Amino acid sequence: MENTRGRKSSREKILDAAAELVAEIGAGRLTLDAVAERAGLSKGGLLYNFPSKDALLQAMIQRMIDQVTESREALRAQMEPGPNLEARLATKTLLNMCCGGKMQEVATGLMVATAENPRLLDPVRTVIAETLDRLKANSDDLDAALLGWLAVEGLSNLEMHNLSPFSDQDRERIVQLINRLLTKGIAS
Amino acid sequence: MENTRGRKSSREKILDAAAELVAEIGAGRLTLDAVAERAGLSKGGLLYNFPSKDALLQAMIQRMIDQVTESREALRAQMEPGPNLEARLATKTLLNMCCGGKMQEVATGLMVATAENPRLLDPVRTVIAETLDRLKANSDDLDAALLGWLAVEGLSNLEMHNLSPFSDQDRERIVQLINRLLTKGIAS
DNA sequence: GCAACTAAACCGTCCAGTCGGTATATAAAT
DNA sequence: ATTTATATACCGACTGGACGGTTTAGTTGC
Repeated sequence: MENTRGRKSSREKILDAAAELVAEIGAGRLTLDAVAERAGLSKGGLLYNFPSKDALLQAMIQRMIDQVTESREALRAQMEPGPNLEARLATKTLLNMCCGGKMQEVATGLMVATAENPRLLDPVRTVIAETLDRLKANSDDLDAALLGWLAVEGLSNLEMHNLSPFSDQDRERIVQLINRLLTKGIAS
Repeated sequence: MENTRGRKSSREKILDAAAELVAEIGAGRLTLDAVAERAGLSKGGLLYNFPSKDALLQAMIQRMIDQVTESREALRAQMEPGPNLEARLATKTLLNMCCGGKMQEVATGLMVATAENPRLLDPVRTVIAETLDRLKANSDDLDAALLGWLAVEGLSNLEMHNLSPFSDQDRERIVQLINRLLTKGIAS
């Protein structure tokens, strides 16, 4: 059991290191040596935990997905009731990630996967499809829900590639806009 | 001048080849040898046209920007007057790119740049900032314009990474939604 | 005669993955 | 109690191939 605990801790350290490095040096420059050094172990140790680079990237993606899911379910409890709850929850989750400090892990996995092996995005595709299903099943105003969701996707994509032209003020305004859209809908 | 014509044609072939390859094998796997072979010339010929890989990537980005700009200005003439013209134009331009066949060139440049040298995204940053400025300056209903623009950004990002869960039908609906948003605004 | 290449060898570097070895712990055998 | 065995977790030198870029010598078409 101590083994398991030890292994887990190393795995986490490695995933943290990888995410940090992607943010710092770019997705295409991620090397196993760099990850190992940052994580405080040798390359051999790294490859002991993840038998290939691909396995490491896969784990990065999976952790990202898990974090988003966890975060969503944690937020679900705190949501005040009202229309388009699922959509409001989805936007809040993404906003929490991308405007809080956690954006790193959300973005970096995607970027590495896109760079090295687009197939790694398959699980992400599934999650997104599930999100759409949930929205379709649970929205009072699907039009507003779709637009709101897409807008948050757009915003977080801009942020994660550092392409966002928005000031904190702009962003705050946009968040309020989306909430207004989700609660009041599009003018008929 | 014939030189220029010849060079231009080769340059175009090379840029096309690079864009195709990125779409096929992933942004991080783009090699000069592969581009040269696909473009139908030698590596020497490729490096004669673009003295370094970085120069090639830069040109990919620039061509992408030029295509978006051209497309926008071409569409501008055909727009029917009405509120939020600039925002409707922006969305129509992006939709034309991402739902038509031209999405490839729009996306691939971004992906390679993100993978290999994030600095190459600088000009893209500028374009996006300019777009926001144009929206702010020319929108009757800035709220709707911002939301619509972000939604199209979100949609096109999903499409360009092949993450989109939308059917053609869904997409059609979303486009109409955005247009309704831009013409009628958010319910107060 | 020059621009725009071709063809192919070559160099230096980077990097994923391999492999033999080590340290520690726990268990089994004597 | 001591040796032996086994498994876990890790080290780090090394290999082999890929890749960006250079060079050189020759070719083609205007």
